[in-house]
Amino acid sequence: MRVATWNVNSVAARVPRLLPWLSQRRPDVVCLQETKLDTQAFDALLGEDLRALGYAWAHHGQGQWNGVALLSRVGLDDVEMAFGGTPGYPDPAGAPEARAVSAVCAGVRVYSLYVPNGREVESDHYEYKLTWLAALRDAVIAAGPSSALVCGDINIAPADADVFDPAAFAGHTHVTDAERAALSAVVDTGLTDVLRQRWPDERVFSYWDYRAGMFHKDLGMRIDLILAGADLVPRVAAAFVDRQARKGTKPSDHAPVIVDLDDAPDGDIGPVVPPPSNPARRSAKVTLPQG
DNA sequence: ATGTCTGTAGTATACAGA
Repeated sequence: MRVATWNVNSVAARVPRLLPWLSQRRPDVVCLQETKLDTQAFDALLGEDLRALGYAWAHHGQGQWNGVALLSRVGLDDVEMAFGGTPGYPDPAGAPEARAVSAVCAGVRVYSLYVPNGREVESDHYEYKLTWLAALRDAVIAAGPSSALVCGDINIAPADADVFDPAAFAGHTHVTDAERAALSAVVDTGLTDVLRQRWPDERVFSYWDYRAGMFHKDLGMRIDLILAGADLVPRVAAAFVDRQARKGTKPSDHAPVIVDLDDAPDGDIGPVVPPPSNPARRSAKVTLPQG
């Protein structure tokens, strides 16, 4: 099962990149962020193409800003928009913004998340970001982390290695101790940052600012994550950032993150048994030609 | 270089958000 997460920075603007990418990469489950469409507009724009590609989908839309979607062609059950306790903004007690959708796909509880940006340290929006992450942690615990796949634009670089120049980010959002602690609280429910596990010492970014040739110079950040529960980690067969999608004409400023999971060991195929040894072969002696 | 993209409003260009 191939799972991808991609902040498309407007699905309407990204259709010419999104549809070919779906056909080429053929992900089974796709988490999209910043769709910037309401529900009806998303269905009108993409419904026919998504059906043709075999996807069911759930879109938590909002129109102008935000918006998250989950596409799946391996089942889409028990869809949840937002999660219990999601704070609103600017009123924490108000309606949640469209920043979370989740569903069960092939036995995996998949979350497509767009964590609040935070804007400026100590701002109302920054406090909102921290509160939002605390609510996410509680929701992940309640749903059960072991078979969860928490995906999306997390808007936090987990470590200094996840930004091109830690000094350049000093005092800014995305790297503060409080944000990293809030993310750790989510991870510490029992999740693994799959990309960092696969590439422990590599330069791996998922976002590059549009300005100043940042992508060309590979001056980016790793803020788009796939966090896997303990049951899923042993199934990870591949994990990478699809940098090709950041190249070319009219890209998003984020690249997709892709993880391939081996099939669940559900017993349908039976246990893997080593082939019987072949005594004849094992005892065969090599006879060199004489002379 | 506060350097580029999105969206909106609304018709040319400015503003906000990222």
